[in-house]
Amino acid sequence: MHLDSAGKALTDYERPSLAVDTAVLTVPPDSSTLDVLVVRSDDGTWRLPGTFLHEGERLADAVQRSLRVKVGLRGRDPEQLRVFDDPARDSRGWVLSVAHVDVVPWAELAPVLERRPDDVTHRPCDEVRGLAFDHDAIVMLAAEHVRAGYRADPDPAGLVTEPFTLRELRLVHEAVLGRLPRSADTFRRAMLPSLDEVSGEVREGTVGKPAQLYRRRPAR
Amino acid sequence: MHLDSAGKALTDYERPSLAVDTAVLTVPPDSSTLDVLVVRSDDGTWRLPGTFLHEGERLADAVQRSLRVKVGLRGRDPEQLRVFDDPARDSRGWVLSVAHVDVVPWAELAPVLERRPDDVTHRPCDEVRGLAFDHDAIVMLAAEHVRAGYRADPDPAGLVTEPFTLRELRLVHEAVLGRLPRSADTFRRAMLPSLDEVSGEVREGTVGKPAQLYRRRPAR
DNA sequence: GTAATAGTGTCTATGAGACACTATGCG
DNA sequence: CGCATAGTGTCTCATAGACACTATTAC
Repeated sequence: MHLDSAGKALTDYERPSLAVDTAVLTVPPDSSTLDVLVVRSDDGTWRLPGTFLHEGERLADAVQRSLRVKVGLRGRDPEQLRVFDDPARDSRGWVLSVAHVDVVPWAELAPVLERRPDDVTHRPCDEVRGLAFDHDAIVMLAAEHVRAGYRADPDPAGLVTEPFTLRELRLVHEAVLGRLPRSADTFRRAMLPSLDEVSGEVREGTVGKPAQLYRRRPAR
Repeated sequence: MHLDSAGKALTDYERPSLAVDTAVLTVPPDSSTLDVLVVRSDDGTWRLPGTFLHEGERLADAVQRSLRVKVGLRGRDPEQLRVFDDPARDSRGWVLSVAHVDVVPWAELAPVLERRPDDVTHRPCDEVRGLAFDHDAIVMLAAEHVRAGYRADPDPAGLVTEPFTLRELRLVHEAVLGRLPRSADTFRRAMLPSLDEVSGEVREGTVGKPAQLYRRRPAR
């Protein structure tokens, strides 16, 4: 067993519990908002899905496990935000939490919400208040993280199902960023360089001229 | 004592040890490089200064303590980078590390290096290899984090002592970012909007026309 | 036809970046 | 004086953003 400079082993020191909590973000149809998934906890308060890290487990795996067990959802690409370390943040004891964000298309989230309407729901990120622990702060961090991504790239999180029209992409941008100031043609020209045209053009059956379909340009 | 849905208390679960490791970055005089502080560990290998989180302690405080004890340095403004969570990253046991970065002006670092030349030194970020654990990766993350800051702002970390001339600021930028492509006058015009002129102009005793002195513009 | 959306041509304002020139110190 | 650095005037080019117009569908 390894001993440190004070002659103590690792396990001689008090260790914290380590949790992961995840803000699962999505854009519901016709909502024009960026929403976050919340679950009802045992004591009735609302919170983000989370769990304690198990021995030998990776953080990303703990996130996936918490989403599977608590929500019945498969996460897309959970990303770390930061560690919340206030020693008093959890009244049950010394618990640190690694906050994560994961963006999931509505189509993957809808079945989950239908299955457990009483203890799993979603609320606009900008309106959530009173979540358990410091989860309000995690939601704000998560929303800003995702918004920064959408300011830089067409659809970094894959919210829009390919292939998509520029209108569909723009509506998602408006929902994520909250009313885009740019007009439709400016938006088009800003996005085009990072999109690939799909030869079979149409999105038929809609009002107006059929729109060209695009995919995200893979490399750069 | 609080019991969870499985009827277990917090302390019934295995907990990891939680460490903090900090990449202290600086720009040595006349070096034109962004350097990182490394310390020699008990087994002779080089590593970043770090420590285990003590009970009830904040991460930022643990960082400050590690810098004080291991280096004899007072940190400036340690920032979290991310958690390194490979279960096998530390052969001594299950240890997660919250990587931090802190930028310290050379003037504050020099006395420390003189005092312990054998077990504390500094190396260019882009040349470090073979540090203990995953510390090479932390250094890369830290350098990129600081560089992003200097691409956006004149001197976010306060590396240059106020008041300073535009030349002094530009030399620091070149060191941090590694040879700036922009010419001196383009650099001037990019920086001026976020600087405040100091009425007493000079930087005398130097070659050439005396330069105007500036400070960072406080708010925005 | 009209309504509604898709897409393009073009103008303008802004800013980055470079060059050339002037200004002012030291030795 | 010459050299080195500080600072400015101005030109060019690329880009964002808006407007006006054309194109193509549903009804």
